[in-house]
Amino acid sequence: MLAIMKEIPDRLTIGELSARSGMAASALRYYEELGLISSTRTAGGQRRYARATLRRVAFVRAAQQVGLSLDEAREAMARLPADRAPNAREWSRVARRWEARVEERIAELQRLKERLGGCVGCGCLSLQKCRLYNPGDQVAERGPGPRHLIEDVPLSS
Amino acid sequence: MLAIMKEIPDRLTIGELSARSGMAASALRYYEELGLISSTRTAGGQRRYARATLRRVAFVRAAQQVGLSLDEAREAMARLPADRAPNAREWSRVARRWEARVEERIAELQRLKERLGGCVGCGCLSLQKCRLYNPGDQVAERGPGPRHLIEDVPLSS
DNA sequence: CCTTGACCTCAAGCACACTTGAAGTAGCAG
DNA sequence: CTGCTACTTCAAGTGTGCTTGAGGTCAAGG
Repeated sequence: MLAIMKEIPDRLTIGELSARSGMAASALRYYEELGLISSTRTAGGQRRYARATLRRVAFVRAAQQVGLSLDEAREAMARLPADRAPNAREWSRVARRWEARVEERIAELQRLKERLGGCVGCGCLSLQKCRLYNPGDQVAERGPGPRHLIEDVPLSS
Repeated sequence: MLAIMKEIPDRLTIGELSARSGMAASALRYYEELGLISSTRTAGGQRRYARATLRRVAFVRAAQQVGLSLDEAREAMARLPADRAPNAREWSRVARRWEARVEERIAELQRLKERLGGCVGCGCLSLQKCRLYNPGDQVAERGPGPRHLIEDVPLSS
């Protein structure tokens, strides 16, 4: 189990990287074109990726989940070594920026969740009167309904 | 303050809706084309929106944040009345589906956050040995670094 | 009434993130 | 050495979510 693992080769073909990362080969070529990942070439011109590339691809996927563009992901990764795993110092520099972003996004969603569930959750079914979600009572609309759950964010800045 | 509020008219022009929703007028026309919102027309053919449309636009924005496409947003809103605020029953039906989605997304991000902060946060700087993030010790790569923070999700399904 | 700014339609364009297709080459198993 | 699959490049196409521009009309203040 230790000796004969001809899987996990040192340099991955694009097909192997694709299989292991879950990204289409075309997407990986695209990423390389954008400078998100890099490869060496064989004598015949085929790409070979360092295994660390797997981590970079995963990083990109994660970045996209947080709402970063590929360009922003590239910027973030510029601080990480391309060909080896990052050390603690390198990693924490990058991770800290990320955490802020992730937390921001989590907070955003939690606010949304509150607005969604609030009135229904608070059990007040005569929704017009709910001070919690009708602050200042400045709702001028007829008809029942949890007006302030989703509505009219001023955006006055 | 109650009498002379000629703001908050009953039917909004596209410009007013744009200003109050923060969406460009072109985007609102696009939404209307897709059936996300609707309008009546003046004799001259200009759009006039019910104020409830403001809520629908906000709903769309929120939906996008959660990762829904405009098409999915339209589907979700199909269960809400187009021209008035939803009542509690109508609202809770829709909100419940949403909450699941939002929570799912929050959970996703929190998992990501843990993977990001984990090793750095746990204070273990000789990262090779960290059992927490190096489970089973099956890492075959040279060099230091928090390998399992971001790497090689098998995706074997 | 007249001007002016907000509105109208329709077609085209754009940015992002890829995918697809054509035509050809590399590399490995037998 | 053959044959087959995985690879190569380059150009063009796709889907989503809009924006822009041309050419024209509406509606409200002066």
